[in-house]
Amino acid sequence: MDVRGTVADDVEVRSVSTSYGESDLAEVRLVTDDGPAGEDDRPVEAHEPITVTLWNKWTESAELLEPGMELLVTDAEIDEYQGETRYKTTGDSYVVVEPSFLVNVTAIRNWTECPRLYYLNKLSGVPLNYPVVKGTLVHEVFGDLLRGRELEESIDARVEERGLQLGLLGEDPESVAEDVRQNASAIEGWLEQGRLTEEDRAATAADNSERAFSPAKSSWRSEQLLISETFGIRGRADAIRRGAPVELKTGKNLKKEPRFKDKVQAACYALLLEEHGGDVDTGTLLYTKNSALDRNEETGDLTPAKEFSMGAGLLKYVVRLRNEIAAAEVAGDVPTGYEGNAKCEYCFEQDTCMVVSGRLDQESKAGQIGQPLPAEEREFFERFSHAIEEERREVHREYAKLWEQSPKERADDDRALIDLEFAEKRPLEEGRWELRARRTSGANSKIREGDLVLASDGHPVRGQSELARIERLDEDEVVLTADEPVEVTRLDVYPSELTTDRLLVALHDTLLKGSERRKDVLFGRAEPEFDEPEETFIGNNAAQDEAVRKAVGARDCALIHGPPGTGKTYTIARAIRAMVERGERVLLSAFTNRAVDNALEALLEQLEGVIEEDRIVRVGSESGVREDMAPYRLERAGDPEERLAELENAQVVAATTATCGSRIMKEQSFDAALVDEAAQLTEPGTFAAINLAERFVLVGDHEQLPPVVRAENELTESLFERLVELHPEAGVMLDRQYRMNQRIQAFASREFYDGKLRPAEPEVAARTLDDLEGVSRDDLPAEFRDPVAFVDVEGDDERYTDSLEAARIAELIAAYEAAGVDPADVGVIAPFRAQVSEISRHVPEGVAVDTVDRFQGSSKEVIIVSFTATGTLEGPIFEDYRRINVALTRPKRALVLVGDSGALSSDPVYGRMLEWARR
DNA sequence: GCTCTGCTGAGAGGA
Repeated sequence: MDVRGTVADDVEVRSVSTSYGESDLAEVRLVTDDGPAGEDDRPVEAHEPITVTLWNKWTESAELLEPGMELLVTDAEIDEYQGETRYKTTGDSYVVVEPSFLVNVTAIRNWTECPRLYYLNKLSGVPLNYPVVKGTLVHEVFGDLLRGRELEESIDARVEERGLQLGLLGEDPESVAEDVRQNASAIEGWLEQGRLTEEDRAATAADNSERAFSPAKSSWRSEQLLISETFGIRGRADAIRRGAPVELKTGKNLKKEPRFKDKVQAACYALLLEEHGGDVDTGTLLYTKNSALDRNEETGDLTPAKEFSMGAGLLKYVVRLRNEIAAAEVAGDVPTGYEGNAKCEYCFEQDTCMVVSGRLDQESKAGQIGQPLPAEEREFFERFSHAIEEERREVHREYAKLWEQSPKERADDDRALIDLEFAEKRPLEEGRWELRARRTSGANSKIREGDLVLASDGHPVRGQSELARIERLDEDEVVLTADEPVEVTRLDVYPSELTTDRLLVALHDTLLKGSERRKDVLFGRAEPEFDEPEETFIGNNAAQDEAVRKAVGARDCALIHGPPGTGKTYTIARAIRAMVERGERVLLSAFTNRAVDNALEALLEQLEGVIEEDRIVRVGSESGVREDMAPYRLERAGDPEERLAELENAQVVAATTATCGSRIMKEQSFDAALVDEAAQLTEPGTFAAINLAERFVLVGDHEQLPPVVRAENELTESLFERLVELHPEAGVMLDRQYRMNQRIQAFASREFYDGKLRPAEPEVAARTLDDLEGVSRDDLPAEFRDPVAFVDVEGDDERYTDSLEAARIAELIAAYEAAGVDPADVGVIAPFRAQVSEISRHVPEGVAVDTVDRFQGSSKEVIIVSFTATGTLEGPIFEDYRRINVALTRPKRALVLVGDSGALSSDPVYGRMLEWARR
């Protein structure tokens, strides 16, 4: 039986004498959900701790335990000891520390070599280099071969796909193809001569009508993503042959035995396969740099392939390694290198290791070089790296939900589409598959076109599942592409650690590689300096002009505070134009693709006739970049020299901050980086962009919504907000707004901007619905003729919806329509998604209904706000006043607040809002 | 106890 629970007390390891001799044991007290299960399954009071004895080698994992950690013991046995029911490990047991923390196979592989290597890899990433790119190419070709693709065609296509990367590395496609061909022919030879058994051949022959190696009919399967909920491991196996893992290596190995870390890697996949019903005792490692000439004298093997047996001991060892990683991550420990028996003198990362240890004053087996960073910088690093790791934990919890939540819970959480009916699979030319499934309900989810998802035949972890890309998603059908033909009936959001990985690297780069001057400014040790440009950039708006002057004249940084409707996008575009005219190379960035494209759109207008269009480049994925910006998008595939030239020739590059952390962007440098919507970015997120430039300009509004983070910590404050406080003299506030009628603007200005926000022009101050064609306010009920109105609705006492408010809003929209307002000019904002869908059911098509968060950045002629609160205003959503600021500053000409006046007046800020609306 | 976007991604190898 499996025993699972939370560690209750400190754990001690001791030795006892048994009939087998001296043995180690650790007694672990665990709090389980359901208490001890007796032999007769009698119900026992919950939360009563039970005792599990971990024997022998498992005491190594026991040493890692701390109270509060989760522990799983598989195949435990009941152990009656002095009248108490206890549990103990058996010969078949595995002990898993924090099983919900999914450790990557590569992480385990690195950790075996040296725990510090694992840490450094995470901290500073792997820069673009040829051996790695070549290794990746060889793997891709291997996968293609297994899927039946022709060798030369595969090589050409795969090399072509990496055009930009190869360009950055200065490689030419022919010599790369030749390199890859050498390794690939070793694979091909092995597949054909040696190891394609009769069994494989039979399966393949029976499969003549389709392609060779189709996994449904043959014993091969390529690149399978595997997740183990028991062992807390995930990874992607290069190939599986008759149920056993095959790992491909691009390097050479003439020794008889595979390298230990490679064995460990294969053993990880064996564990993963075991959980999926396999029983694996051998693994194969393919060292593709070995040629047939290197035939092993002893074994007579064709040396590319080395088979080895995997005993239970190796598998358990791998689980113990994995436990070390999980425990270190949960405790927030930094590895020193002493944990393993690594030999620093052979290590490629020795220098990096010593520098990092020296700069961050970390204990390290390799030793330290250089001066430690100032204490405040080390403290900053620790706080933020900790916060990023907390964020990573949250991503891991998302993984755990794949098996902890029922399909229905997943669907209700918008994390899965569970109602699919498999329709069709179609082989694609490049060996992949196109899969189609019908949607049987209109359920919504956060899954969108272009996303990478887990496509499964029922369960994303326990069933057949495959990483697939959504090619098309409409109301009644979904089209996917995947490596294998899964009969898909369910799609799950695939949680990605990519953003957290990049945040950590950006933090590292800023502190360990950033210039001293930059850090002096970031830490308040120096004041930002400015040159005074002579010209006037914007004649009719003093604050905007000042903002451009600061941006252009900044030697370090400038901060532009842009409240709603103040033309910050225009200001950025104008500033970039001035920089471009001075011959500077500029990076334009923001957190979201939408914000990048909006800013780029305004910029294109400014740059018309200033530089050629091909000197403006948008870097990003095909699905991320808005359609009308696609012509500017940098294609990754193609001729290396051409792709490189396109990027290097670009004087303006636009990309999200996440993309700024990509290997391609990290090779680029700029004179200035302009970051829009900077108040919605975490500090390390902002670093990813500004690390690439000499100076930076942040544009945003910290009175609107803060960064979206999963864990509550320092990541919720933006660098923008911190610098505005630290260096007020580097900032300019745009104080003239071009959006709202004066009456609408009054409350937000007073409450959030010290009364400094004013209409830019009399026309703006006086705008009303009467200005719109065919609209007359006289046709509206009297109480809605004022630009701001309040409708008191008592509410239906539901928590996240309010049908009474929704019904009232439908009536209001009808009234506005009757007065001539186009539904497309009306927006409805509600705090909860549930209320958004409730309202959507009541209102006519064309009316935009959405949450506050999603409305940020846009505006409408008429905005109706549904507060969805009865009695009290409790709940975190209302606590952040920045949310009402966003909601109230979306309309241009009319604003209607709908809510329970009793609830609203229970909070001082909402109370003042009520007074203003009712005046 | 609610709001939310990024990202091909996991693993590529060097002695």
